[in-house]
Amino acid sequence: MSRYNPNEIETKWQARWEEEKPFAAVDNEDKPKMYLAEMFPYPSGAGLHVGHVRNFSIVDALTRFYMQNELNVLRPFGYDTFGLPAENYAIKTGIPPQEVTIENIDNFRRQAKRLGFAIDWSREISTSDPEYYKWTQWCFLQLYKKDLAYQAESYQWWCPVDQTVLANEQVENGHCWRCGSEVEKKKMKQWFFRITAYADELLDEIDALDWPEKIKVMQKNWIGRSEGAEVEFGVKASDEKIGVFTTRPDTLFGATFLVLAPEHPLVSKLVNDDTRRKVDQYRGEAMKKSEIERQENKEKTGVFTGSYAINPATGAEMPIWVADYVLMGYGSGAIMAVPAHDERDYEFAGKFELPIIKVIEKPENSNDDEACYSGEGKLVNSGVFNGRQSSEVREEMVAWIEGQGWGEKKVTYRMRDWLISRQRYWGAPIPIAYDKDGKVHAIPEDQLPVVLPVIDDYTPDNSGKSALAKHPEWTKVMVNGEEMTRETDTMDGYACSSWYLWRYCDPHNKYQAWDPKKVNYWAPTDIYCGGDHAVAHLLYIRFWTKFFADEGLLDFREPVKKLLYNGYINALDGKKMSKSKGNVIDPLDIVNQGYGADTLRTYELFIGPYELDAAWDTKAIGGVYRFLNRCYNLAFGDDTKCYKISARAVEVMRYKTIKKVTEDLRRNSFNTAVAALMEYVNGLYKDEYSSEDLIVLAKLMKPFAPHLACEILEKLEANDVWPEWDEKYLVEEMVEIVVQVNGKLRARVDVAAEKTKDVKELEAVVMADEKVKAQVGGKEVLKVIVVPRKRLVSLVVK
RNA sequence: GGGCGAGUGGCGGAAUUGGUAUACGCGGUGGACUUAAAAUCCGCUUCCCUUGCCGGAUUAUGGGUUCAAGUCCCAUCUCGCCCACCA
Repeated sequence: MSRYNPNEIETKWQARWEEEKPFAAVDNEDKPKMYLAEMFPYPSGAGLHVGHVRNFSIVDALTRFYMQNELNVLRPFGYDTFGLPAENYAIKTGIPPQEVTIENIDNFRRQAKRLGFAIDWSREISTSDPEYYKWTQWCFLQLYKKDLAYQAESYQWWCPVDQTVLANEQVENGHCWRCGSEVEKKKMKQWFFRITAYADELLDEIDALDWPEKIKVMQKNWIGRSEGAEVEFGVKASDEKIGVFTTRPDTLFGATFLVLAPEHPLVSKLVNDDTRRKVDQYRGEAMKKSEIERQENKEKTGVFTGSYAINPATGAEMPIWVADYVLMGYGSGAIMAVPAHDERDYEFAGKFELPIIKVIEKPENSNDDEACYSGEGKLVNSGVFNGRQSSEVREEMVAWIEGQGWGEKKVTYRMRDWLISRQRYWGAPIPIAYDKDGKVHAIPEDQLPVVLPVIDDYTPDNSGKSALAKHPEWTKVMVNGEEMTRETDTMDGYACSSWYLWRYCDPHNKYQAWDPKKVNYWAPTDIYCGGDHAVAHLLYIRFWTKFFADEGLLDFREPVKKLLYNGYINALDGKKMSKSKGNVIDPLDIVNQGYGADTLRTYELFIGPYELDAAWDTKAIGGVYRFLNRCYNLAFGDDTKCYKISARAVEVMRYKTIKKVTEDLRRNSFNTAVAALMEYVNGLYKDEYSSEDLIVLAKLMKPFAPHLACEILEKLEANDVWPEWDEKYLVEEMVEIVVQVNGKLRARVDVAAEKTKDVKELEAVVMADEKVKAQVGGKEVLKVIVVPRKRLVSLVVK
């Protein structure tokens, strides 16, 4: 008798798949299609980790399931290769990222193949390949042509030691988080994609998406639409006007002062000789703080400018203050303060003794704060609007404000335009050049790609430009017969991943980014699986879809039908796996220890619901190996145990298992599908099974353990077509009926199946049972509830 | 502070529409096989009382609806995630 040797079986089948290419997808075939993809990985030097394997195994199980269901399936694979690790490695070693990337890809590919994933390898792509980023640059130019890619000045945090831009989150107490040196604010001209042009559509279409609720909420929060009005306040003894955004125009009569953000450009015009010094000092301090710091300290601070505005509704004078609780980046950078109905304004008014006027009556049944009530209610002190309900009168008041010429209806968004400039070497160069007057010119499409040159030193300098700027031979370019200078910034890596799902459909097209006919056949992606990028990537890809649909190059407006957001795999102690903690599990180690790829993959699907984080358990993997070993032994062990015909109970179990595994795969419940297969195998060990049972077992386990499944199917000379079940085979001869008396389970009665169909007959059989009689004990039966479908009879006894 | 989600054995988890709570696996434990070990196979394994039966308790806590609640409703506690001075 042979022993289960996973590595022998797996290398045999992997060689065959390499040779026969059974996973190659056929474009435009007249068959229902299914397009599945995982979020493509960044190929790090460390190789695949167990998190990748979980992600890929989910997609693989579904890929094989739909292939066995005879759909036309596309499951491609690629690499998100631009990024900081390869560049930092290049700075340290001088080895070009191009070389390191190729090594890392080779390693990832080798590992993915060793795990036996059903990938169409002919469609492999890499974002740092000039053949790929040529078209990323082309996408940029399409956005540029439609004014959706534009340049703007913006303040960035700059570390003079690391010579790089820092994100707000990377500045602590005015110091660089890495080296501790004091950071500067640097005004830099940056490229942006105008994602806000699609803000409404991006928001409105979220509800209809078959995506996890958590992701949908995050995207909604991120876009952050608020509806309200922009109201202009005249400044006393001046021609200046101050525009403020408010979501509560109904509280206009209660606005008693204005507050401007420290960065607000009008502040310098509002100060006088008495207030200038104090205001300037306050502004200086506020500008030094990072936004994080400004938000951490919630104690209100501020200074009076010396000027007054006029409330147009009441004619009252409103002192104008400067305070850092008002943010320049939102709305107009100025607010009308309504201290009676806004907690922040209330706190500020209390601290600086500013007037508070109540304009909304708190309903009597409300438990909210009396002094500062931010809910809805009847208006008071509001002229003609007195007595009206605040929520109802809001739109009317906006119309009134518009009619008076004081302002207009306005919608604002929390989402900013997408800053895509990076002062880094290892990204797709922005395909732009500047003439001698500094005017912007697009690189003509026939001059793409703008190839990233291999250079000798990748270290950035303090010019705020990438290392490319130090290469005049590269930056010099002829555009339309004129000598120009190239843009030396590269694009955010998220630009490269914003269209790769379409490139997969037409990966080798030399003349187009994609052929719309091919993309419209495969896309939108039916199932997209990943465990990261809840907002950024998944929002950007939606933005580009809408844009290219408007361009007529796609005939759908949402890129992903169903999103599976899988959880992380943590170390045994529940902590994140990391090299520094030394708790990393290398998936290939598990394979090579003798467990094999089938065990690893099945284990990672059995570990728990796919959407939850899970803790790696080195011992539990042995249980999955034992399961596969039992499968092997059924097929390749003692043939005399395999009967011509299955026992009746086994046959019923076979169909039950087909139903359970099919339904579980349809609802992505991989862990329970594996459990059902384990139960089935345990059942086969205990009763008379036939080769039909083994064929069904192999077919059902193929999505999880494809190598062993193929080995078994080959021996039994069977195909892998997904088996079907018929409800009529699920009927057992005897049915156990559960009897509850006064809500407690008191008896189990075996009843012939045909007697359970009729409610009256079932009741009679159950009531005649000795044990039931004993439980009832001659007492009066008040009520009998018979639920044949649930195999249950519930008695209410006096 | 606001929003959302979760809480089930020693552990990971199952229970899909309100209908047998604890499937499946790990761990533990007893046995078979073996000179022995490993591997494999077969039991037992929520807790309490009990040799066993019978019985009782149990899905974070407290209440409620129902013939019936892990599941629905209310309150409380704990944890997780997201947002957060966004006007």
